[in-house]
Amino acid sequence: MEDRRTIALVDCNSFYVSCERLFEPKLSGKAVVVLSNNDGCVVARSREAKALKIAMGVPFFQIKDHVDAGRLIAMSSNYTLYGDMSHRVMRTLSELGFPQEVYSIDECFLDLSDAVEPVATMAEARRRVAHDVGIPTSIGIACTKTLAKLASDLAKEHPAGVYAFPPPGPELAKILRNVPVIDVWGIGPRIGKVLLELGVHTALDLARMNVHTMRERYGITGARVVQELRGVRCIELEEVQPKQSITSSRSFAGQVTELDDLRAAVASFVERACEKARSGHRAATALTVFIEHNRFDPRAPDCSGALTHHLSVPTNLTSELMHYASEMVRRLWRPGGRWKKAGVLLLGLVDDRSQQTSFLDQVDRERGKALAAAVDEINNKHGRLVVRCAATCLSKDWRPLMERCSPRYTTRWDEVPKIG
DNA sequence: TCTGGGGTCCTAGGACCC
DNA sequence: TCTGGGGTCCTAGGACCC
Repeated sequence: MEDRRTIALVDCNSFYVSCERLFEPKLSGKAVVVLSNNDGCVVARSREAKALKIAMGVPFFQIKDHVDAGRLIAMSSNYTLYGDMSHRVMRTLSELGFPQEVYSIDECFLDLSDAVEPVATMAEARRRVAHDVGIPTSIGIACTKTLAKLASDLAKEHPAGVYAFPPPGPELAKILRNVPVIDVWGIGPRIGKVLLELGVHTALDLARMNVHTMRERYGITGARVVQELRGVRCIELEEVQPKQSITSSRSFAGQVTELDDLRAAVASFVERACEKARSGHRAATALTVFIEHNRFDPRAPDCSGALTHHLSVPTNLTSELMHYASEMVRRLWRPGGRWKKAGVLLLGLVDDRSQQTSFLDQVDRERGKALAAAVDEINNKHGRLVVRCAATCLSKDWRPLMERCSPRYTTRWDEVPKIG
């Protein structure tokens, strides 16, 4: 009754470090970490660095001794490079012709249900990525995404780099008995702690938990994890989902206290976020601005805050959003505040069919005015007007009209009350 | 004094992921 | 002294409507 699928998870090994190694071969075989922005904390570790017991996310100053002693090499990050390399890996994998879900910068799922020999196919995929792009990978194969993810962890210990779980049954149970529950995809530190207290120590214990209990305690997500571990597919492969939100934020090197400094920072975030939105042909229907105090300093004054502004018309124009963001910062700011981080979120993203929006905005004001005049004329003649809300009508002068139409940039006929 | 039930939408916050 | 920057999904509760 169950239709069995075969899912693979392809995971790039120590991805950022592997990227750096491509351009600095002398880093091979060495303990290497890549640091976050401002060289704040560790975001990637080579196998050798993991052997030094360097945890993910530790602040740099805590591992500085290793670096000073020559045991460890720390690199600043280069996200443009990683993005580019990721693109190449994903493209190489897509050429195999299987449905693909790019899950993160260094991972993707492949639906191998139609593959005749999944393990051999993935061995070839792995060889190809290594040869064409130069990035080492680990590939896990199983019948659900959650199991495939676990299998890819185990694949790292296999010399072949590809590891397939047996179908659900005693043999799989034996393997899951050796996997700590905290290593299961979807079980974070919070839920993991509670599970341990309940005596649920391994992935097998979790798979044997009562689904209804999990549903009650941890909601639908908890129940899904249990089912997936049993081999019941609950999480589907999702091919290219358009983004639903875009964030741009940074921690400040020092503390920011002045309104103008805060404003300048937020302005740059708005600019970046808008660029991202435009390049993905997305437009926001809401804008959130947040500022945060130093959460690591218990004595720091709590001056964190966030405001959300809803837009009547979706936009990805820097100038427009900057206007709102600036006002929001002014409202969030208060004297005596010491801020450590700030950012903006573009929310409620919709498809931006008006790729010429910014063009129109800059050079087509005149045409907008002419259109508005034409509308006036028709209004005067007919009393009310039927307007085609096409993307070409998006000049600022048409905004009041657009507000009465569909909230999205859809092309449709709509009734609009008399303007002016 | 009695005081429905079902639906939607929105928001804030929590938990998780890489 | 120094502690990242993105994302997603789910839930609960309030407002509002009929």
